[in-house]
This record gives sequence, C-alpha cells and structure tokens, in this order.
Amino acid sequence: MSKAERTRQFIIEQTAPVFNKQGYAGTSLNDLTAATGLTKGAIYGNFENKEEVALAAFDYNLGLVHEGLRAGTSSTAPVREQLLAMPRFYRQHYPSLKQKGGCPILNAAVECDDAPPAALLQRVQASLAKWHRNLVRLIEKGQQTGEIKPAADASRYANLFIALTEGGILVSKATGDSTALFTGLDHIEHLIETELVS
Amino acid sequence: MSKAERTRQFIIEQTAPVFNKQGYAGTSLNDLTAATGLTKGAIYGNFENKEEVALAAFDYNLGLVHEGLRAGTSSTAPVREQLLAMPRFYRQHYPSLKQKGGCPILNAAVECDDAPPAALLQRVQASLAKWHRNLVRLIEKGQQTGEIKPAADASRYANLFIALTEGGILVSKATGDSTALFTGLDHIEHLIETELVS
DNA sequence: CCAAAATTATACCGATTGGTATAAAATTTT
DNA sequence: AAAATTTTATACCAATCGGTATAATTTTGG
Repeated sequence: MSKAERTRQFIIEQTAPVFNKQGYAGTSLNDLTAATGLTKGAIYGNFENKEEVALAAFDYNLGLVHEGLRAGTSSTAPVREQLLAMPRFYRQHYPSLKQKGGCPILNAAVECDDAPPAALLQRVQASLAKWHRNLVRLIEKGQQTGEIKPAADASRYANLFIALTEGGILVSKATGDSTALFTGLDHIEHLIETELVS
Repeated sequence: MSKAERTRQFIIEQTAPVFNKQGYAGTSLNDLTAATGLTKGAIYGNFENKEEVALAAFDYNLGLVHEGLRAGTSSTAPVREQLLAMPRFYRQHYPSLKQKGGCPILNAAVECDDAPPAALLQRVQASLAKWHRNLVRLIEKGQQTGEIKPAADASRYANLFIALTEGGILVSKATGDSTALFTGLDHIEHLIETELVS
C-alpha cells in the first residue's frame, strides 16, 4: 500500500461523515482540508476533483452500512433469522449511524434526485435496487425451502421494509426521537413473523 | 394588496419549487433572479435575506400539501374516510408533487438535520409534530365514537403512516418508479381497514 | 397630473468557491 | 546515501457567492 493509497483512504475516511452530514454539494474544499488537516495540493494529488472525493465518500459510507448488515447474520442461517437481522441491525446501530450523518442512501437520494451530479443518483439507484433485490431473493429462497409462506409477494414486502426503514430514519433524525424508527422496525419484525414466516 | 405584497408572493411562488428541488442552501440568488425574472434589488426590497425567502418558500410548499390533504375530506366525515383521505391524496397527487420537487418536509429534513439553518429545522419538527398529532387526534376521536378499535395504539399507527409515506416518496422519487410509494399507501389503507376500523 | 413615497435596477463590495501551476518536501528506487 | 520520482504545500486564478448603496423607475395619495 503506497503512501498515496494510504492518504487517499485517509481522506475518504475523514471526509465521509462530513459529506454525509453537509451534503455532497454543501461540502466545500475548505471543509475537506479542515477535516483531514491536509491541503488542497494533497487532495488534488489523489483525486481528480471534488466530485470524485464525494463519490468515494458515498461508497465508503454505504460500505459501512452494508458491512454492518452482513455481519449481523450468516447466509446459511434460517431465512427468518436473516430477515430479522435487518431491523435488529438498525435498532442496535442507529445511534452510531445517526452520529455519522444518518443513512447515506437517504441523504444522497434527496440531494441528487432533482439536481446533478448524475453519477451520485446512479449510485443511489443501484444501491436501492440491490437492497430490494437482496430482500426479494431472500424471501423467495425461503419460499423454496418452505420457510416462508408461498403466497407472499416478495417484492411488495421488500418495498415496505425499505420504506419503513428509510422513513423511520428520516423522522427520527429530524425529531431527535428514535421512536419513529423503532416503531417501523417493530412493524417490520411483526410482518416477518405474522405474514412471511409460515 | 400592495405592489410589494404581490411581488413578495410572486417571488415565493416562483422560487418555491426551485428551493424544493435544489435545496435551501443549494439555491443561489442567481437562481432566484432567474426564476422570477427580477433583480436582486427587487428581492432584497421584499426580503431581509436569502434565508427569509427560503423559509417563506418552505411554508408555501408545505401549505400546498396541507391544503391538498385538507381538501380531500371533511372533518365531519366518518373517521375511516378521513384516515383513508391521506393515502388517497398522495396516490392522486404524487405526479404533481414530484414535479414540484417532492415532499418539502422530506427535503428540508435531510438538509437541515445536521446543518443550519436552525429555523428550517424548527419548521420541519413542527410540521412533523403537527402531522403526527393530527393523526393521533383523528384515531382517538374514532375510538371515542366507536369507529376505531379501542386497543389500537394511535401514536404507533401515526408513526407508521408517516414513515411509510415519506419512505415511499423517497424511494419512488429516487428510482423514478412510483411502485414503492403506492405499495406503502396500499399498506396504510390495509392497516386502516384491518387493524383500526372496528 | 403632480409630488411624495415606495419599489426595482444597476453597479459594486469583500469573501468564498473549485481548481491549477509550481515550488518544496517526502518517499521510493538504485 | 544519492538520485529520481512521487507526493504535498503554497500562492494564485477566474468565477460565483450573499449582500449593499445608490440611482432609476413605478406606484400611490392628494
């Protein structure tokens, strides 16, 4: 790992929460130098422009969530357990997520769904599609093994789980009260237990 | 209505969708003059500063939604009908809302939950609290009249309805596919019919 | 219609924006 | 350790930022 690669990683790690909190357009180069203690020269020696730092920071922020979600369960565990791992993760790690600026998909989606950069919107769309796809695959796998009711509409439940999670994070973050999120997570667990698990 | 009052209202109406799309910090004075065809002099003759325009634009955007919600039902109608009016409103008016930049509460909440202006965050918190309070009051009113099951936790359902709506708007706006929102609205209606109405 | 007042346009301000050229410093290779 | 290369710091650029002072223009009241 060369010096430049280490510096590049350092810049990403230090600026990622700043981008997540202030937005990708709302974060200035001054913010980046302040967060890293480096100068513009160091930043522009490792990145083409500000957008490239922003995109790398988004990937990093998303990776943290993805990693935490994956760490909560095993792909060999019962489907019920794998499904319940998602609300459990957000319940346990919401304080940490909140401290880092909240859900990166949520923040980035609002920022770029009506304005550039298009590259950020593409990442948001890809991550939402992946999240949905993973939930659908998991539910359908459970239907094949008989763990999940065969009549359940996998795509519908995936949409509900994502909306309840993101909507809950939004409200809880804005109000400073985690009740809204936890109520949504409770409901996700309730749906898993009563409408999905056979 | 004086000339200045008309101009002030004109500025608000013309810039409100721009603020909602580009954000309140992300909209420049240049954007305001471009959207109105006026000059800085006209804008600063009617507003103290950019933040005052932004706050007025948020109030206007919120008022449009509030007005549409209120127009969909009567306070003398059955509680079931009043509750169902909310998902029905979002189902019917989502294209129009999307065109104007989406839900103003959602957009403003993400922008100001980790950064100034504090005045915008206060408005977001107040509007979320009001939305929640209205739902709770409506459900509890239904419980007093026997229209709603007495055991139902009003606050919990209010949280679920808000999260499902906001989360659905977020995902649908980002993906360009209204399915996510409509699935959430379906579920709200389902909860009203099966768990609230007695 | 005229004069006083209110409203809008123009020109400008310092500060900050993203970005670059180049020099200094640190790393890597020999 | 010296030389070659890479990496970082400094100084600067034009453009844009929010905001203001003042002049030109409209409205408004008499």
